[in-house]
Amino acid sequence: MATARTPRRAWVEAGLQALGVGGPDAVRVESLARTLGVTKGGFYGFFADRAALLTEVLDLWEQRTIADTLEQVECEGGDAVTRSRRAAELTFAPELLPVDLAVRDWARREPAVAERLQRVDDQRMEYLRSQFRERFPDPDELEARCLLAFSAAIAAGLIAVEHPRGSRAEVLGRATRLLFAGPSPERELRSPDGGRA
Amino acid sequence: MATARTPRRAWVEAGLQALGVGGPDAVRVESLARTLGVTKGGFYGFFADRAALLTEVLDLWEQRTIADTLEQVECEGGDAVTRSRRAAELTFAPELLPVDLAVRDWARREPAVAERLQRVDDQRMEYLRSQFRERFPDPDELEARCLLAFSAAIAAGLIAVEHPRGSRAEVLGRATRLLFAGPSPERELRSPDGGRA
DNA sequence: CTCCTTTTATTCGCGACCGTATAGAAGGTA
DNA sequence: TACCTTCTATACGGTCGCGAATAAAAGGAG
Repeated sequence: MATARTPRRAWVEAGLQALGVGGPDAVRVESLARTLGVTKGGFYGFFADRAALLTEVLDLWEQRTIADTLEQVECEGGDAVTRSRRAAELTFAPELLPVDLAVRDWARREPAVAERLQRVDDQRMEYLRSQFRERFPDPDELEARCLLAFSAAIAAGLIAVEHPRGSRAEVLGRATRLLFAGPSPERELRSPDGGRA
Repeated sequence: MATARTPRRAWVEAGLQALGVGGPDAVRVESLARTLGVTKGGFYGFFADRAALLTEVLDLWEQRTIADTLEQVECEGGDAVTRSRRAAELTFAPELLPVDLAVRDWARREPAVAERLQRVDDQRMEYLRSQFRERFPDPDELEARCLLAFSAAIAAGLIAVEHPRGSRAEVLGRATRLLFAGPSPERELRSPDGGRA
């Protein structure tokens, strides 16, 4: 049996990459083949068609963004704040954030994608709620604060504004303190990536 | 001189519409022609190429989302809170919000679009700051609150979560009260150390 | 009505991409 | 070595969109 020179996994990985860079329209079979240094010959041995690849790309994203992240976080341990902070770091890592945004835009036109995104977002929000339920016992207030935090994490990569004082990371730090300030001072929800000017 | 049956403006309007529905990739000359009920014959009399159309579509969006909105708001008058509310209503109206999100996604890959977006966002944020500068004199706190509000407005259309209690609108209402607690501030959002410097 | 400009329909060549088919090369296994 | 499975290159027909060229049609100006 000959070893897989360009295994199924390689196509899915490349697809995920392309999705983050250029959105679903950039996930082209021939384009991925060029990236992988081969022609599309072998692709149709693994996948029925391009749609099947996109489905598996979303599968990989869903697994990586939820299961892998939570497993990693639980494995590392720490208190509630540390864990939620680490979870945010992982799910919005520079390599995964573009994919997240692409999926989010994609979900606006594809109901099947929207359904997946809702599954993912529901789990993320529930994790966030669970972290701050003790600190904010009123469920309405908890929900509002968590939604604001989630919104800020997502919109951070989408908003392009100059801040009169300090960097984006500093403003986000103050915003997080505003949202989750409690008896014990805490750190930022989202790691300063410094990606935006 | 014959009257324009499918005037230049019609192409740009249709392009803006298509941009909101399907992103920049959906702004196709032949597709717009079908929408307008004509063939693409006349298009190249108005525009050098598809890129020229996209530029003008962005021009229209920029003008409509900033100049037209602010003019309308100032015309209607009202106090600061009323005006900022109205401004948000107008800029994120159901017809303009999809365009906004599409532009935001587009800006991630096209530097020229990113530059425009920054111009627009800067003006929106500055308007928001101006509305709440009196209420929150500390510029750092003001910036954090405005960024959170802006993020929530944008991310609202991108986040797909089930809220355990109440609708999205209700949660957003509570979030807004949390951020800009006004006349009925029984649970005002506090800075970590009260007044803070 | 006749001229003249604008808009329109039609057609063409070009390139990108999809999905299929087929033959050949690579690399283990007997 | 011969064999066989897996991957690969190549070619094909099909669709879609761009951008250019051409000629017909529409409607105001003289």
